[in-house]
Amino acid sequence: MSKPDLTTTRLDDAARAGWLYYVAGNTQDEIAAKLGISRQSAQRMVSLAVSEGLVKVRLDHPIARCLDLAEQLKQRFGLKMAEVVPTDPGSTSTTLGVADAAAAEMTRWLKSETPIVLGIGTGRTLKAAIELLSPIECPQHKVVSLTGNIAPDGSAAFYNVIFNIADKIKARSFPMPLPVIASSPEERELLHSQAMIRPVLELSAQATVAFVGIGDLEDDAPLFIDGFISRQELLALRQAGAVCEIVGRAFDRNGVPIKGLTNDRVASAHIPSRDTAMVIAIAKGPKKLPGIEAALKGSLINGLITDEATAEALLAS
Amino acid sequence: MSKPDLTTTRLDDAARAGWLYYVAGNTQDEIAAKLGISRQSAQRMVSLAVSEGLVKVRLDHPIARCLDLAEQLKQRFGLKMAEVVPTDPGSTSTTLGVADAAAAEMTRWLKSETPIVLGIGTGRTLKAAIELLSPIECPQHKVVSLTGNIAPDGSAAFYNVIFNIADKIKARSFPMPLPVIASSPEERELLHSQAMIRPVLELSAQATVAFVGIGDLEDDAPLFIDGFISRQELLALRQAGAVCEIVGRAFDRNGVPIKGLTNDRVASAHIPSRDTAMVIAIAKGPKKLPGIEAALKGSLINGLITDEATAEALLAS
DNA sequence: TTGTGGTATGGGCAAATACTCACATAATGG
DNA sequence: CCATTATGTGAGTATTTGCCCATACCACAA
Repeated sequence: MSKPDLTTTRLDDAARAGWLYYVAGNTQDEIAAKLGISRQSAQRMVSLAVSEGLVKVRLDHPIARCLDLAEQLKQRFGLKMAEVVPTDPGSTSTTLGVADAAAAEMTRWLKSETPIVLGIGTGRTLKAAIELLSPIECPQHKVVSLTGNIAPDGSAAFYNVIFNIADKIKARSFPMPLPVIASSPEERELLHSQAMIRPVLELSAQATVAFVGIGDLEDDAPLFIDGFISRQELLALRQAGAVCEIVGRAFDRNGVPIKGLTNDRVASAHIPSRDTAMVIAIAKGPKKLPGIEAALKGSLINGLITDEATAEALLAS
Repeated sequence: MSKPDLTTTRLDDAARAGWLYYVAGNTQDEIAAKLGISRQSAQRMVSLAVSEGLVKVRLDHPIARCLDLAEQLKQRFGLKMAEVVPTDPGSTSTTLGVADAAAAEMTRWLKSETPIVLGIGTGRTLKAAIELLSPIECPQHKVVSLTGNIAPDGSAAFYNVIFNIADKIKARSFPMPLPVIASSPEERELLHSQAMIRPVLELSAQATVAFVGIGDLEDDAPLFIDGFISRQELLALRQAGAVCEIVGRAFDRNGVPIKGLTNDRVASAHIPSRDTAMVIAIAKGPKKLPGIEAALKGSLINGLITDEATAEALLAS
């Protein structure tokens, strides 16, 4: 050994220390003794091995992949929160897994001691999530609906879940006794100016956290199936470039609201500001993919709960 | 939601905790907060993930000294493959390190698209290696046992690992439903001529690669400890110059098979030909030194996975 | 209903580890 | 030659972790 390359030998020592630590399971004291250096130096060697990337940790479990994807989603789309659940390849359910995850996430928020305002959108996924929610007493919180709860035939909109959740969590609830889509822009203004409604709208704007679904606008769009819009209106929206709707409001592929059409009559509250609130979308599946992409592009949301396959598709594009 | 498999969800949680700890670099406190459990539980989850083998650490650094030794081993003994792992001076484990390396080497072979026949010997080291093997789907390969899997008392031989590995890699497995050592040469012939056994023996001769352990013949020889041979037989073998055994067959210090004695009754397949197969021995430690030397001298193997100290000793002689 | 055995939980504490700082030494540059 | 700066070292300290133990919990049997 004439002139040993210092970097090499240093890394060699680091690798050796790392090996003794991680593979052989020695403590740093033991390593220090074996290599004839001080414990502090041993510690430095080990942490050098880590910081130089010599030590690779891999988890042999499907969950690890989900967590990886969640991290990537957060990075890529600037989300504050992301959760990816495993995809069950055999299932076509649009709620399996994500509903549980959403319920868990809600519970985390609800456990807070300090009062929060919880905004709630609508949809099948959200309904499934609420059903999975464990009852929890939280009278300190308020839960406010972001959408009207009156179906076109005057009945209660089935997928409006404000009452279900309020019941489960024993919190004060603020429903919106409105149709989801008014018959005209003027009617919407009239309704919104009502004394009963205004405070609800104001409250919704102050939401701490909101959970929303993302609806597709294909031929069996929930908005159409549930009778809130006509086939003509659906087609018109698509014509105008709409790919999804959130709380009834339609957006194009860049997450920009469609101008005119039904959007002029949507009686829902606006999605709370992403600056002041966590807006968490719950959506998975190929059908919702364009919608999720739009929501991400337009920064309509800053949280997402989805599944593995969908996360992969989002990251692939 | 029927009744979810508890073990699965527990491992899921463990994997999640392990991921947060090792990949995301959270402290146990942070994990506890995120998962909504106590720190102690988080700690338990993490250590469960470790003990269940979910967490794999790999050191991505060729320690110069080990590489050097490996190269020398290859040169000196005409090996096609050699791997040297660092030695932990304080540890007496005979598997530490080499088992990891063996698992990695197996994985390299198993990743092959073209079907291979993988021969598997027996022993503690091999068992440890298989346990560290990450599950990998390779239905294209076949894995064949080189030794019988029936212990003298009729139970399954504990260190016969054919089932373990077949399970991990989802490949077709060919066990040998035989005692390791027959009661007489005649019985061996009889067994070997059975319709069930012959194809397995033939397959083992076609192995692409075989992993074998090397057993010493000291007073606590594995062959004796596990009850395959009596003390008298052990002593007789030593008397005849035997220094080691591979798949149950005893060899002298030059790697020449012992004539007669238990060797006449060993029901194992022969070690595959070094001309057509890679035969990789996994062995380290002073006790195995004469055995490894014998295997090298007799060209019984053309691959070796060992540790630094053993490699040095081999090269010193 | 009560008891009982096995299992999970959380508190507390000692050990192990990470971090900070002051200092020594060596290389660099004027 | 000295000053300056980078680099490594050891000591002290705060944080983190591993483990034991008492307790709570649960299922099941009497």
